Amino acid sequence: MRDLKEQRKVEIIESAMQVFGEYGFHKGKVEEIATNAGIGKGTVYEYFNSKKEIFQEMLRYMFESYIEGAKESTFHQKTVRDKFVALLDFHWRFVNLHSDVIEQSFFRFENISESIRPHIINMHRRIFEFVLDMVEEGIKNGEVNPHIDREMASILLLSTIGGINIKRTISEVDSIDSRYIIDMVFEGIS
Amino acid sequence: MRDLKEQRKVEIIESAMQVFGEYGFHKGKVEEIATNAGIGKGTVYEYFNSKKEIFQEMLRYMFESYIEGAKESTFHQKTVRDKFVALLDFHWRFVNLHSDVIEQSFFRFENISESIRPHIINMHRRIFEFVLDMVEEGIKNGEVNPHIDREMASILLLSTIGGINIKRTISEVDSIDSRYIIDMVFEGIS
Amino acid sequence: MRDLKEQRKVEIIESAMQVFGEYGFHKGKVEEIATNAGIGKGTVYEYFNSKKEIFQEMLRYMFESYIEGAKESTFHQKTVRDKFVALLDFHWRFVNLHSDVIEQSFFRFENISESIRPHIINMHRRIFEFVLDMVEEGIKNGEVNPHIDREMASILLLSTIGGINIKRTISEVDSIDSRYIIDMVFEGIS
Amino acid sequence: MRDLKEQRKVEIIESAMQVFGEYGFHKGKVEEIATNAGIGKGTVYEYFNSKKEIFQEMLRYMFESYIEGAKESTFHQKTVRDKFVALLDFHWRFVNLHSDVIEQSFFRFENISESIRPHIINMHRRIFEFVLDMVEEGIKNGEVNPHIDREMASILLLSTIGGINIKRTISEVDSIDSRYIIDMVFEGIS
DNA sequence: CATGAATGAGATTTCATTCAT
DNA sequence: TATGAATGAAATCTCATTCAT
Repeated sequence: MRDLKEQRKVEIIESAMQVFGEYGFHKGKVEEIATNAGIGKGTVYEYFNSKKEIFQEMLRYMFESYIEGAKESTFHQKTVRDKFVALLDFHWRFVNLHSDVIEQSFFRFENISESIRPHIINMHRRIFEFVLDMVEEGIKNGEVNPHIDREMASILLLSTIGGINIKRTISEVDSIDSRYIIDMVFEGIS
Repeated sequence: MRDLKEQRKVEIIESAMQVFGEYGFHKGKVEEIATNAGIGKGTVYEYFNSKKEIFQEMLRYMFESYIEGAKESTFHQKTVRDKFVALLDFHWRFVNLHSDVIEQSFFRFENISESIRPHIINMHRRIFEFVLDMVEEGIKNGEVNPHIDREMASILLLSTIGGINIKRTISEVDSIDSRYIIDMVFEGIS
Repeated sequence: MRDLKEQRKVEIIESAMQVFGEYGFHKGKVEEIATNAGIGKGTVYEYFNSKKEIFQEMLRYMFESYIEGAKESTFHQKTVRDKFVALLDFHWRFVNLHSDVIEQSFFRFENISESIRPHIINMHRRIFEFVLDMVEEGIKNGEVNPHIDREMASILLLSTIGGINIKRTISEVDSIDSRYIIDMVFEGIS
Repeated sequence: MRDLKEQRKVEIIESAMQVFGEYGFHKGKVEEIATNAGIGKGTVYEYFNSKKEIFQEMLRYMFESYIEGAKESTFHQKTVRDKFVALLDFHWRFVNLHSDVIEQSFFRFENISESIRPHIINMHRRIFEFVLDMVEEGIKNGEVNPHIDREMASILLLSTIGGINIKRTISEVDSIDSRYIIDMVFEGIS
């Protein structure tokens, strides 16, 4: 029973990903989310209290699967540098898979409502900490310069991840050379 | 007369920056833009044909002033590295000044309407080319490794700029050490 | 269900007949149509896509019932002359019943929208053909002069129908002598 | 001075005929009437108190020229039958010349406002009386059957005039055989 | 006299949410 | 539990009219 409810919620969230992905939060209609999930409009409200809540939970759902995927993709790599390359590759795949929703909402703070912001910030922070951990591992490893400001370095690496979006925007490409980018960050461009 | 009309348009745009900044495109009301500009609702429509058009022109206005400010801030710097530091500083100041609007719309592609996207992409491209030019200058200078992929390097630098937002999100700070960041990019973190 | 929806549409159309009848298309408000039908404003839009569509369907509805009534009223008459008298009588009754809407829109081409015109023209044509058929029957019958131009005669008879409106305008009367008019048309006024 | 004012009013009215002709009363904009007349929007209000008044005066203006033209066209004809033929011809020309405005407003009672109705009715009545006079002349002449109800006959003849519009609607023609129609009315169709 | 910038009442339409079935 | 018909607040945009210049 509990599981049935949970299962149904996931179905709605996955439908919401498509709808919000295509139209964004404001233009994505609850009715379409329902139809798209194969249920009636009213039924959606048996599982969520409002459109905003659907959106919020959808975001949480995606973040969880992002964090999970990120951890998984880096887990098997030996060096920290390899881990970052793997992270970038994963990010690239994730972004391509969910490009629409992401473009609409995942990595930004649309003022959909003040109440959603803290959640997003919190999740961003978790990703940041994940990167920070890797940097610290690199310092212990000797892969990363120990004199460097760990937070600053993490931000630089996170930026790199964001840079992928720039790449996608500026030139329509279908793959990235993650290793090249990470190498630049490690060796410097000078 | 031409000037008066132009002046009034700017007033409305500046009011729009505040309103869209606070509420975003969808929740920002035309009536409030008007009131906020000290004029009547109908008057706004004497200068712009639609809410979308106000938004579009506001974006253009901001981008122009961004590009202009970016050029100005880098102009007097001797080395390319200094230019980038200056650019980061400028970006930081700009973002702080207009943080609201930017968060709402400046650096992202809300699906406000398909028709606005190309404009934004185009402006992003202009910024990219501005950075690319600096990278090339750095290569000629000897400041940047000539064997490096110029486009990749530019993206990395642009990413860095974007990274400032991460910094702002993760920890509430009121200044950044631009030089430190740029040094990291140039020297590498390893 | 299908029937319920259909029934509700008819209710709205009948409400629209009253509202458009009283105020015409432009001044007739959707909200009033709704209130007048005992439903909410939004509900109307569950059944029709726009005010224009309500109007269009209302016209179609009236035309159909007009044509139907016209056929019915003439059906039992033996001679063509009697048929025309019956048609005039029916027309008079119909016009009195729906005088407001008719005056507003039924027999004219207000430039409500170019898209409605062809519909109206088409329906006028159907009425014309109905009259034309009767004229031809009269020719076969010997009631109508076989040397006469059938189309012209039909137009003259149709005109007569329109003439009823003149009668209503010029002098406030509550009945017409259809037979007298038709006799005039058949025998001539000289 | 008086004349100048009068002259200017006529200019505005003629501009209004074009604008209302193209768009109808509700969609015809005062600003366009002004521009079309080569003057400023505000200036229109120096000559007319409201849009409605412009429309009203435009109607009066057209009716006057209609009545005048009708009288003129029939004046030189000897027989009453010829007079009617001439009247029909004139009507056809007038309608073709001003078809747009007429279709929009001249021969109907759009409920633009209750206050305009009586004017239109009154003008219709004048036309009716003009026809009635001709019928009486015909009776004196011996051209029209003296036993006939004069009012009824007038209405029939007026109807005929209206019938021209039917002709225009049903088949796109660019001339009418007025004599044929009038002959039908005089001789009967049986 | 002439103007046109400014105004705001008012109308259409959308869509999240409710609730009777 | 599931539904979808009904709702009405709320937002955009139009345009006749005013009035300071």
